[in-house]
Amino acid sequence: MIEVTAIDAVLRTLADPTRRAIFERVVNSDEITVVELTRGSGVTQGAISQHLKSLKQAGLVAERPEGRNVYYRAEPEGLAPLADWMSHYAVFWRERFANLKTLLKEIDP
Amino acid sequence: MIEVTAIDAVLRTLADPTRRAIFERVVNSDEITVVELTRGSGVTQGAISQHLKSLKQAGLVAERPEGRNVYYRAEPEGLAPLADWMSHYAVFWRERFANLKTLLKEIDP
DNA sequence: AAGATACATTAGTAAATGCTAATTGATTAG
DNA sequence: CTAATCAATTAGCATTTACTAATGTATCTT
Repeated sequence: MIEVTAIDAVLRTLADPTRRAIFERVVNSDEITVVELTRGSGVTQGAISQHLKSLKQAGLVAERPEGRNVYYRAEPEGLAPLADWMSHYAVFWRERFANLKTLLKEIDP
Repeated sequence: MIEVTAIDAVLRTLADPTRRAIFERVVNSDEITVVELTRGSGVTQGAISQHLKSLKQAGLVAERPEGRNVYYRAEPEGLAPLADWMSHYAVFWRERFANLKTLLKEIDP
């Protein structure tokens, strides 16, 4: 049995461009179904479902079945491992300090 | 010819655990050679060189040849695409606001 | 000069990955 | 009830990936 850490799962999941695009569409929607995600994605419905499974396992999305539709939404905590990992490189953020400051002001003025 | 964006290169490069471990060792060193990185890595020297090539192409490390040694160091700007990408998900950071605040205080007290 | 050391590169391979096409299970519509 | 729709799953595939072993190319040592 191979141990897979959270940061590992998140990075591996976001590394694929198609899957990342799906995640971004989910983020930009309040909720979105598989058919909607399939439309204009360039891949088949089956592929979309496979990617959603990966995203779900990585904790990046959650689902809400309703009738024959399944609504997907982004899961905020999913990005936490990535945020934590990046925080170890605080020194790298120094140069982007202004951006961060602006960001924080937007969040909590 | 396939267009590969910066965020794509960074995520793909960091997704592999072995390569990420190498990057972390480079970050935690001021400068480090290939033999040192090979030692205790569990893979051959050739594999290390291959991973370093990927990291270099992603802009995550830089090299300084000196004699027959090549010293590698972390490249701060390399993580910028990832930071920028994450900043689009500002709302996700809300819950981690305290951590961020602490981080910023450390950077600029 | 000859051997040793550091690193990069190459060819070959086993495994993982992302995809399609087809099938299945479930719910809704006519 | 039957047909259609939504989504998940499966098998098969072509491609990519990470690795080793071997070789190549400098540079240093003696």
